[in-house]
Amino acid sequence: MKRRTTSSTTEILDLLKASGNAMSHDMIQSSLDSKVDRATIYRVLNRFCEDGKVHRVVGDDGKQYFAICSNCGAKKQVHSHNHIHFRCLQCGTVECLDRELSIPLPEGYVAKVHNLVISGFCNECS
Amino acid sequence: MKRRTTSSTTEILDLLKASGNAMSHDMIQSSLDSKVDRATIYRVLNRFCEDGKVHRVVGDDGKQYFAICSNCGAKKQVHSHNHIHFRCLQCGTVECLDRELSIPLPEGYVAKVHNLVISGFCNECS
DNA sequence: AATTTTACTGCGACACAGTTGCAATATTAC
DNA sequence: GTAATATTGCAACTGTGTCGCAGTAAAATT
Ligand SMILES: [Mn+2]
Ligand SMILES: [Mn+2]
Ligand SMILES: [Zn+2]
Ligand SMILES: [Zn+2]
Repeated sequence: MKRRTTSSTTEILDLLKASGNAMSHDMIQSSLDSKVDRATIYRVLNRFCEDGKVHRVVGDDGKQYFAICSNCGAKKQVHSHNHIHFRCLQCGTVECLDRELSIPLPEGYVAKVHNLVISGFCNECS
Repeated sequence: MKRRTTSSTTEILDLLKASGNAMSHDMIQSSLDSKVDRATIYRVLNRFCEDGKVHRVVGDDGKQYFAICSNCGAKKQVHSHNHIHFRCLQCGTVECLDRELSIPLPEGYVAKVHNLVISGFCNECS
């Protein structure tokens, strides 16, 4: 199933690149120039995740945030997202803190997905 | 507003103590002996969180998990939950890994809530 | 022990995030 | 240009969590 390039996919990907931060569905929808259906945005984002263009974080608000894969080793074989995210409770920004983190797990445990979010106040809002 | 002890509150608290793990609403509901209303369970859990008896983690599945505060310094003045949680993708168990974690944030950032979850396979399921 | 106070419960309705089925549309291959 | 099919829009749906309100029951007061 080969992927196709559409105005929606390019717009959303460009938006995420330009933002640099992790964006939720509603942030994306309201930032888009053209009207794109809710379901389409979700489907596009899920495809980007499958393709390793974008990674997903779930915040402590229960919402999904999507960010471009830049320092995640998207180019390398190992594509891991063991980095912390910071969500500002004031301005709502969600940033990828590209600080390497290796968390040792107990014997026999295998890590598949890292979902690391710290919420608080960013330097703009503190 | 003083709290009252009811069969629901004692049952839910005992269940969480006995389990030792973090439990989601539906895990709790299905483990309870007596039938307790959905909304009541949520309200009891939220009260426990307010009172510092229990802490909440949001998984990468977007669901809330609740665990007894034991090694969180519930007794001390500083009651922080900067510890990692592990969610097994196979058996669904969510554990508090009581490994101390101090994550240095960039200058000017203030942490309020830590929501750290690693998903994968536990020692039973790997 | 009876009465009062009010915290808690159950029920229903609701809000919200995300998913899915299906017909219509648009991209890519030929 | 035509055919094949990936993508879209729309509507309906699911699941998690919240809220208002009337009824119930815990605890304080008498
Ligand atoms: Mn990230
Ligand atoms: Mn915990
Ligand atoms: Zn901020
Ligand atoms: Zn397991």
